[in-house]
Amino acid sequence: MPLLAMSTLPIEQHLKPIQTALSEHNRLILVAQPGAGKTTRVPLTLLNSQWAQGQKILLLEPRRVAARLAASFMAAQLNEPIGKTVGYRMRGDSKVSSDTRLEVLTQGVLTRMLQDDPLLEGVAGIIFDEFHERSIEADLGLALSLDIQQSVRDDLRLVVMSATLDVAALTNVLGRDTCVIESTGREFPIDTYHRPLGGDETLDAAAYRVVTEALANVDSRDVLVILPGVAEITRLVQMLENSAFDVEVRALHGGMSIEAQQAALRLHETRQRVIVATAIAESSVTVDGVNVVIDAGLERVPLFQPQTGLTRLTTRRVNRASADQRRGRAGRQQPGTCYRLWSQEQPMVAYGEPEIAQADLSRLALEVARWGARSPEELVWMTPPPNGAWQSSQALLRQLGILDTVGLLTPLGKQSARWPLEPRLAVMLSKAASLNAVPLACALAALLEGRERVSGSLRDALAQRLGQSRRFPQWQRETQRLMDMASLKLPDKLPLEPLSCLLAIAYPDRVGQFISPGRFKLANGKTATLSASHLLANEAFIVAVSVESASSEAAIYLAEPIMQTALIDLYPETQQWEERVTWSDAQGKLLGEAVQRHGELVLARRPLAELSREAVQQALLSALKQRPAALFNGKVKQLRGRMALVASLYSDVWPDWSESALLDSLDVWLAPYMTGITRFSQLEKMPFHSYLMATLSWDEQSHFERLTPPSIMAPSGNQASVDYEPCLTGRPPVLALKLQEAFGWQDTPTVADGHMPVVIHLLSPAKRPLQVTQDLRSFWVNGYPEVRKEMRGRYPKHPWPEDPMTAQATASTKRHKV
DNA sequence: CTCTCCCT
Repeated sequence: MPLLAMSTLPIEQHLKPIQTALSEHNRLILVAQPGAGKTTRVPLTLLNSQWAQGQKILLLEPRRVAARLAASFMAAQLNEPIGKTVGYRMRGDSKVSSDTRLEVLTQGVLTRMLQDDPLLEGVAGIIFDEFHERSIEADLGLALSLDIQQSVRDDLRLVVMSATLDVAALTNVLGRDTCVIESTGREFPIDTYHRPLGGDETLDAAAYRVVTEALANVDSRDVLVILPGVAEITRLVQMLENSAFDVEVRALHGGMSIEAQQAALRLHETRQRVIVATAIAESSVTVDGVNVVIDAGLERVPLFQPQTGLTRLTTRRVNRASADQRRGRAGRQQPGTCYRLWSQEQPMVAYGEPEIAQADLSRLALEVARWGARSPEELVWMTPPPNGAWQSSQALLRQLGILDTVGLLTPLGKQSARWPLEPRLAVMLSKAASLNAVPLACALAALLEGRERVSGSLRDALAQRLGQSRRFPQWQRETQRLMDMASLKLPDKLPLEPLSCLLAIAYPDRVGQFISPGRFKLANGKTATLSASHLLANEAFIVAVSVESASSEAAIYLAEPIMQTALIDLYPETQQWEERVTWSDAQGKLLGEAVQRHGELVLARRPLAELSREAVQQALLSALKQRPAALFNGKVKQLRGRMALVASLYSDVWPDWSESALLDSLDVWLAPYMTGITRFSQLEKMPFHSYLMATLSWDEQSHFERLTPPSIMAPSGNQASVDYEPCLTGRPPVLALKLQEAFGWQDTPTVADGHMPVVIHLLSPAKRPLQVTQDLRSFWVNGYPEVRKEMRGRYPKHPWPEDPMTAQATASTKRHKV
């Protein structure tokens, strides 16, 4: 990288304002484009501030390479070796001394420093560089830093630096009076051309077409092609190598070893390079010599699915900030060209979703609990963790034994938090000691956490590494680091035996039980498949380690077989034989069995000869809850309607007889009558309404009967029953009777001590409804003459008197009277 | 049959 003279850096003019701002405020947002010099100039300037005297400043970088580079550049500025005034600190590597006042950290180190010393003593300020990348770790670091600044360290300076940033959103979090300083960038001009895919053109073909166009341009130096994934990269590399172009074709993606990546980045002495890369080239590595970028405009990202706890890869369009960042790669050293494989009209969102909005949050949930917060609301977030993913992560942590029911860390959780691993693997290491398998657990964690792709058998992959560790330097370094933390040395020979047990500790929710060849039911209830020819396709139990959620069923990429007995030993809760009595519709009776359960899986079962009274009762009650229609029969509906009416008129002491309340209290009001009941057919014939009445005292019962009489005597002398079911929906009760029976009633009859007139359904002799009224007097006067005229002809044998209010009521025809 | 990055 050509070093620009200090005075020419665009950031230079802002240094004084930055210093002034931070002498008065404790929060600052600095927006500066790449090449502005902010990463190296700002920290060194702040080091001389009054407020920083005798204290440290921390500079956060998203990547190790960036952290080392920034530290060495600044140390060189001071003519000092790294580790004197300027040092760095990252996983497994640090160069700091007692003289160090500026520490360049990778983000995870800050989290750990904060957790270990929540006062952050001796630190005057924290600078978050490249904050626009919005990693979970950076978001968490900022949330925790804001928390201590607000509670105990109002002297702590926080600076958020970024190339492109949603300033409005960040200002919302940091507060209105946060200083915002913007600096322009320093970039060579870049010509942008849009080259969308043709009608039925594939991405491969379009990429090849545009590479051809770029290579034909005499101004082109090395060409960087950015594609969404390894598959696309492999295909394009193949096409270019088979072509007539005299170019050096190189693939570049994160699945490659560091050594292979460095080889791909090396300039070629004579040949023009075409580097075909994933989004790794967007920000993680700098590709020198490039002045042409061809951007497919796509990215492949993992989306966490809270319902299944699995992550799914999806390909989608990049946002404008990413696209501009990619284009910028063409203009770092000279004027350049960018070809975009989409049309200029295609809409783009300004910013991408931050990682916290779409990733697995289990490590975040662990850190928040370790901080002592029981919910994310106790902290301030730029983007709060989404509720679904949060709940799902908390459920996993509880299942792993890390989190207690209140939401704080258990002793196992505290122990596990110290391992720099995802929670599953951290718990595995914490528990490995009891299996006498810490070295194996370290080797396994290094393998699973690492970025080397393991395919085929996990056991073979591990055996291979243990046998020839020198061939796998990254894995070996990681394993050794974990072993150092455990104060152990990796032995020469290591038995692989408790391998599947270790996996079952880390992935309890992904234990799978055989359904049919290649298909397994997972403990989380989801069905997952192995390819049918897979070696493990016929195992009774497996632990699925790597699972990708697909649209229908999940796909298992990596699994190990496990013995059923091992599962029962591992999960203490399964050792309880759980009595389970279920109602079988097919057999028409209760079936009893004792089961050993793990999640949704039944590991073992045996039939129960005798069913306990309690179990039978519970089974019947739960069967009743499944079929509530059997409970809420006509009589119960009437009773509930009467109670609904009474409760609406007299709010005082009447009980809640809603369906949900009654179902929830079956144990109280129904169970006492169930002695000797063993079948559903007996249960559904029980007089539920009597039991409900019996829950009322004698006084209440007689009051209730008086307020809501089941029937009212009509003038004819007949008892007409009152239908209280409408009261369940807030309507008045209904009294249905033949019109002739109502003769002599001057006014509408009432219930509830005269407070509630009933709705009268007056019926024809054929019991067809003639009139519905709640005002009988008005009907006799206004409606009846018309009805009489019409009905007299049709029912001549029935009486149709002219004055119904005084006429003799009757239930029968004229003949009897005559 | 799969993105990327990071951790006393």
